[in-house]
Amino acid sequence: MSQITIIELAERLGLSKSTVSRAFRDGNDINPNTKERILKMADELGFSPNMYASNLRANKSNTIAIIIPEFGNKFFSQAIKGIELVARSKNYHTLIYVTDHRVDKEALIIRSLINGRVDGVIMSASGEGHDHSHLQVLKDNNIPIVFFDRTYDDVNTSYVTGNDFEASFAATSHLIENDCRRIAYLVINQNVSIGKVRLAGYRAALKKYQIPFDKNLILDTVNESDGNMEDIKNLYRIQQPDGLFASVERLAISAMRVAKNEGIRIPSEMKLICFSCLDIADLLEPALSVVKQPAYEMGKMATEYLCQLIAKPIIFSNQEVTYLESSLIFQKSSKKNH
Amino acid sequence: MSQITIIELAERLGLSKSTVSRAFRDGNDINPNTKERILKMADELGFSPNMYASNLRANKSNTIAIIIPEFGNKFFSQAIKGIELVARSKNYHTLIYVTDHRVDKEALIIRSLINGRVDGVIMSASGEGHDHSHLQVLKDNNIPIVFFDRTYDDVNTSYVTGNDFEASFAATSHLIENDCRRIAYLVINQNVSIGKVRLAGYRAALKKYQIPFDKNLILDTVNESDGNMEDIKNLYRIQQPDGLFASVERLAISAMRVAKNEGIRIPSEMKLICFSCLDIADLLEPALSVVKQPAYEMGKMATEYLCQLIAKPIIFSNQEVTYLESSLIFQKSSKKNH
DNA sequence: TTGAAAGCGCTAACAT
DNA sequence: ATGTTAGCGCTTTCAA
Repeated sequence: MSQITIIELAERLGLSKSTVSRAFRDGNDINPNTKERILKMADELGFSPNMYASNLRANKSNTIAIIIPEFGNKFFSQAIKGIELVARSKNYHTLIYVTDHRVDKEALIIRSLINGRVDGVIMSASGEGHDHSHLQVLKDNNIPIVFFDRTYDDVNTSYVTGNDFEASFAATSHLIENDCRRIAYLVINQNVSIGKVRLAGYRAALKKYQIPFDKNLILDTVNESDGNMEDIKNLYRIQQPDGLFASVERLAISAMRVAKNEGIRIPSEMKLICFSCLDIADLLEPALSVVKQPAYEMGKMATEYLCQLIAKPIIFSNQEVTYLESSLIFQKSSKKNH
Repeated sequence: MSQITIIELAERLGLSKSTVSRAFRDGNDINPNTKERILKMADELGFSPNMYASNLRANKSNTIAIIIPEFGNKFFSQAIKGIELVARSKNYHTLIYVTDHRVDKEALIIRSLINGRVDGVIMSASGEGHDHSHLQVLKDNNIPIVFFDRTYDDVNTSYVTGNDFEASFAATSHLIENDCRRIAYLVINQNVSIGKVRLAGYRAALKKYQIPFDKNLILDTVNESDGNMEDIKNLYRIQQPDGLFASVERLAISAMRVAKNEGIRIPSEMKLICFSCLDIADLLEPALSVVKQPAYEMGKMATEYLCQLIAKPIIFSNQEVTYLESSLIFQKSSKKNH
């Protein structure tokens, strides 16, 4: 195939390349007939303008990046679905990157996005580390970023997240109301973002019901299922919790496996609830109680917001935070009298 | 922020822009010391070369596109994970597009990818339609494409898929060996790609066991859970199958919900097995028997292969098909004596 | 090893 | 409404 350009088109039609160029823009500075002729010819030849040349001129890419820590669960797939949908509807292309929860990968990825590759970034933080200065290059290059779900406290960017404090409070209260007194909180990183907020909600509920906080019931464990199952098993043996509140789905799944292996009956011996977007929680045994975040909405909203930031000529926006309400779905796993 | 370019770097260092440019390429036509000086300065200034200018010159994008029909299940998230991993390791960026199972969206997306936006495409077919000439533009523009899992019969491109015929055969045989005689086959589109091959495996197994094929037991249903649950309910009422073989996970989930609603006991009254990459099939009630495709491997392999095609100067490759073996995991849902 | 200069394909200001 | 022209930022011969 011969590289076909507007020049070639122009020659074939006896026009100048500027006229041909105009045919592909929106302006009304071209004769509709001419435009039609050009587009027809372009279609026949399977031509469309080279985007690198356009982007080089226009200094914009019509591309955004999604950066997420993992692909493991429905939350992220739903969120991406929302992002992709809105992005496409606004004619943006969507790059995707996975950090594997590692802040060094995150930094590398972000470094690779400047130089005009993207007009904006939507990210859910890796959740690692305390130095997040790698985000500065985005600011330096005037590339807006919007976080969703997981943010960093030390950076001052806008984000869209769930009402995690209230949801955690409600979930923990629910366990207490179902007779739990020794509720363990399972978390991947209690000092960062969601782990932290959800812990606060948990503690607030304990306080309300005048149940003393026991730090031995906080299990700050790892991301791999082998490791966290071991940790959960030990927690159970040593602390004998009567309730488990998992801040992420994976930990609840591990807990269910541990319960199965160890013959712990849920909910009679131990109740369980977790943050999760699992759509088949009702088909599990026992049916799993969940705090379900509006992942799809979250993705859509973050993208809408990002597009606004991109559109603004200068980004001097303050940190704007949007909270979307999660729904609590109580099922067998957390209810007494089962 | 001031747009910083190689020219600015060059001025600051008292060099020419060509020299600076060379510092960012691999060639050995530059003094290592000079190179180091340049890179150091670049790092301080947070500069890296504008990719649109580079790409415009080099006529390559270092970007590939993933096109998938949906985000709904673990299969695709695992596959994407594999794709992203390999792509990143080879310094490719990854665009993602969702077709919603619609061939018209697919065509639109593909149209938007020529003009150099991508160097190659990895796709799982929408599964719709009979005219797939929209793929021709990729060939015309010399953009290689590799399919995974779902392909089109009428296009002659390479793909990576599971050993679906054998796996279907084995799954169906398993049901028969567990005393099923009226096995229904649930499918979204029996005439396309995976639906077709899996049907063939099912029929072959029936034949082996001399069970007559009954077309009333083939349920070709829709993608939405409301619709297919209704269809499955009717199928059960009218045909009274004693086994269900679902060609995709979603249909098995719907079947489980129907069974729950209608009080049909699985597996005693009806057995169930399906294609699925669900990682918590063992926690369902009943534990779900699955044919598990190596989604992650499939994504990795497809990407490896695509990169080979991209590297080749001229693409005259024949259709190469790679089959990856699925694993059959038999659990409670399909076993007799439960 | 470095520099000068042409040009990748397109857009937009300006001229007609 | 159309054409002319000057770059966008970079790479890459070619010459020094």
